Amino acid sequence: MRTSVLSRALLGLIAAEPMSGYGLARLFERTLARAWPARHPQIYPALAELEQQGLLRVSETGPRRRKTYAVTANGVAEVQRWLRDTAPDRTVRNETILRLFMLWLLESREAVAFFDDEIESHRQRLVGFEQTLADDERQRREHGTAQGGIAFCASLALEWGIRYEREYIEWATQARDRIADGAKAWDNARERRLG
Amino acid sequence: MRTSVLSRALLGLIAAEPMSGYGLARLFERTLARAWPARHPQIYPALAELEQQGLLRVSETGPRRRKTYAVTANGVAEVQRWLRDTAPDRTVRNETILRLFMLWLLESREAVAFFDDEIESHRQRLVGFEQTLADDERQRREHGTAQGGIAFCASLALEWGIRYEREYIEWATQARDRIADGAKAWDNARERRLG
DNA sequence: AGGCCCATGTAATTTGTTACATGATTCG
DNA sequence: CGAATCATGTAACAAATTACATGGGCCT
Repeated sequence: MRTSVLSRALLGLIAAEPMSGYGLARLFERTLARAWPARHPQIYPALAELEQQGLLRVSETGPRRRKTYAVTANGVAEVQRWLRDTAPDRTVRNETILRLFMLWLLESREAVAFFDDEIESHRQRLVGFEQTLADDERQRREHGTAQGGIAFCASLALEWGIRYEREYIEWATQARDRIADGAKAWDNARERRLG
Repeated sequence: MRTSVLSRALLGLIAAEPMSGYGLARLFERTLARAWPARHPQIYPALAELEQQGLLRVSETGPRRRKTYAVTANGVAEVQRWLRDTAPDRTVRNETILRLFMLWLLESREAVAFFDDEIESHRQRLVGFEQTLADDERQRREHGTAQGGIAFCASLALEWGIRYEREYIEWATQARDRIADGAKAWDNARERRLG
């Protein structure tokens, strides 16, 4: 029996709104991938198993043999149990920070370029997040909806994304400038080490 | 042939200082695990393969059949190529943020508890990072060493860790308070959805 | 002598990715 | 009618974790 993070997440997402595997795959690709990447070859088998376990059921079959899943009472109870009784794994894998430990192997100008790329890439991500926030706020104003539970949670996540990107850009900019300013010392240390 | 992130990282770390598999495993466990977790069953086979590829060589065999590895010229070139010619995968897996999307399934007091746990856990991590920073600074003052390339890179990573934890705690505290303040609205929205 | 940490490995399993495969429906 | 997108699946592979297994050397 699979009890993976992905399975619990699928359950929780479907609890908010019945959805097909394809819909979930799209949701992951568009908005959830930054927190937990998942693609269809992982999603479809997981859904099949959850159905077998009685945590999901097919609530509707649409046009292109589409299967819409809905949670069962057991399914809801299971996500709640997961959230309440298990602690999240707080390790975060960050390849960029890992690479940082090897950056001294490059020349100072290459190290500066490394940070320039980071800054540019994260700036773009930040712009996207801010756009999403603006869209959400506009929609809330137009429809005048008080923030329901799910939308509120999603907006907290978005807020974290924005804070994260801003902080990251600030840190990377300072790092870049420090390397650029101390380019000579950097290259000397490198020479000494690499010969 | 393996060309994984881990393999390149091992190469880069050994380039800084010849090390045994056990030493690397310890280094990952103690300091690198927050950016890229890796344990000995992954490390030992990777080292064996890197040696076979001529990117590492056994530079010394110590007491308990310990093998110390050193990089070869090809090994150094390979890490440099990796750093220069490939872009880092910038996806970060964060189970806590994923769970956030399901948090509306819990009662407001449970959601508050969720954030309390986060705050406590990250506060402890922050204390650890700040301690490390203080130790590093003390050592630098005592030994008067100008920051060499590797130490400088490590300090940038530590700085990021500290910024990250501070920002995270601030965000989580605000989120916690907002949920606590709007507990009634939260529980109402939840009732409506779950029935 | 016994316990602890150093040190290296393999096996089994789970998780995640890439590639392959196929068919239905909509839209222009 | 052809292209794009919707929609679901499997196979093969790579990466990562957990458990199993073993032995050496150090310290008391």
